Amino acid sequence: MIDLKALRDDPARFREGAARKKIEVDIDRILELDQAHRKLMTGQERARAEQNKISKASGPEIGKLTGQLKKAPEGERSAIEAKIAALKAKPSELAKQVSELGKQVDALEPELNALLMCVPMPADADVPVGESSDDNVELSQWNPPGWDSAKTFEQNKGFAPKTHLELVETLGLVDFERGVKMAGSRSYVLTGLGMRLHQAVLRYAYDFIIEKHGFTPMSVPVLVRENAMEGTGFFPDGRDQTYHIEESTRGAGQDLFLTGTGEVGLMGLHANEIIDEASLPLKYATVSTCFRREAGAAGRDTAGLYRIHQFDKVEQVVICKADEGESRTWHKKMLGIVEELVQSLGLPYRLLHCCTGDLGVKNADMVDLECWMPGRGEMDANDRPMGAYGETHSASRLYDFQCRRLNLRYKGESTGGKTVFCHSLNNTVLASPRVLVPILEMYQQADGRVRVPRVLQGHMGGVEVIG
RNA sequence: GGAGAGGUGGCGGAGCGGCUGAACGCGCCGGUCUCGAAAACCGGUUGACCUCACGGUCACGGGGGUUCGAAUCCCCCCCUCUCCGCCA
Repeated sequence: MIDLKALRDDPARFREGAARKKIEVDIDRILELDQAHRKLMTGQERARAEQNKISKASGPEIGKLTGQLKKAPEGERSAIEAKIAALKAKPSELAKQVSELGKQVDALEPELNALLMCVPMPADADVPVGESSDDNVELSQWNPPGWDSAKTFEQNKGFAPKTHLELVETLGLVDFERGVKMAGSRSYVLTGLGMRLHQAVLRYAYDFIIEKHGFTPMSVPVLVRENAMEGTGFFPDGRDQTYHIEESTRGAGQDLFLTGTGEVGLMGLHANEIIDEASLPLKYATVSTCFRREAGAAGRDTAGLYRIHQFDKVEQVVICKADEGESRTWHKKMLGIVEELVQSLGLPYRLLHCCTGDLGVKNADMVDLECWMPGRGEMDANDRPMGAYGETHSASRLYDFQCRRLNLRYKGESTGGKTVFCHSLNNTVLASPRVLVPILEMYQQADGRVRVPRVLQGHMGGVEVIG
């Protein structure tokens, strides 16, 4: 949610912000509704103030007369009734006015609120302007010793790579057929060492963020109410991507939704709270199962472990003071953590500065980390994939967009007694099984077996090679 | 799933149609006293919205209703607790 006051003061900024993000929203309509809304509110408040004043002044008298009326003899009643009616006349009329204006206010609000929910956070000035992910800008590359990203896999390693799909098949790590039998397309079953590798890499990442970087471990709900989805900014925009459990049709009070990321649970923790400034920043990490419908992605990445409906993810969030410098510093730190992690796994990657068209509604800035996946990309002359980078991480900076919706505020020395919306950031620590794609493909050997990255061996009971 | 109790400020807890945005206690902040501290005493201490300001409006779990007037009465929803049943 953006600040309505800020929009009022500088509508051009939001108009342009939405245009750059390729998001359509009628700013002029919002301004129009806001103006009408405030005018009605002012009128209503004035009428109510008047009514309150009169009620306070004449109320006790009405009470007294009403008491008298009960005991009064027949003959005196009409006189008392007339007095009461006279005293009630003005406030009664005002009450009617208030209620009339209230109805007009109520008529405006749904449209105003719905529109306001759709106004995107303008991207920062240093975010590259672009249409889609094709316009994202590469910031840096990293390669492990002995890997030259200018060369092909075969030139680097001396043999042609298999895709992760071929590897999991021959090594018996994933059973797609049975997954699909039970749960439909994009479903899978991790088997044996496949499951073990999945768990090992998640556990490694979780320990990494907690032990090395001091994030607080949390377990959070993955089945949440609509207000948690709205508060974190996933609704209304991402409704189509979310599994919806219609509990309300079965007698329960509210529907529930399966979260597509642990960010929802972590950010929802402190909704409607006022946090003491001294306890900021909050640094939380969770590992949770994530559910995504992947609506509209039909035909894209249909095979393999890349794009699936259910996966597990270690996620980090930071909730900090409302300070651009601090927010930027955390963004860098969170990226640094992930770079360190991916480097320790020995996977080549690059960082991409996402362009305005790729940011989505809630982000002011976003940097993706993409790992090199030898089994992806265009086909060569032999109809073999030439390799490509594939997104494995995404670090977002949101200013107060999310905290405003969540009503997550703080108070302390620097705020001068005021309550202020916090800033929030989030970043993938590691998502699996997607990360198994680069791990399996990069660690494969000429003999078809796959080495287990050294840092994961301890989490796999010492297994060094799969196959 | 069945039966009952209850949701008031940072916490405890009163209020059950107008004098209550809220008694009282605790906590917290400031002051007096003190070499300093404790104690005692005095003062302060919710949030949102509109307004340049004066000031005004709203909020006692959430929403709606009755009334000139609702924390207080009525309806719906949500949540918490206790007992029983089921259960990883």
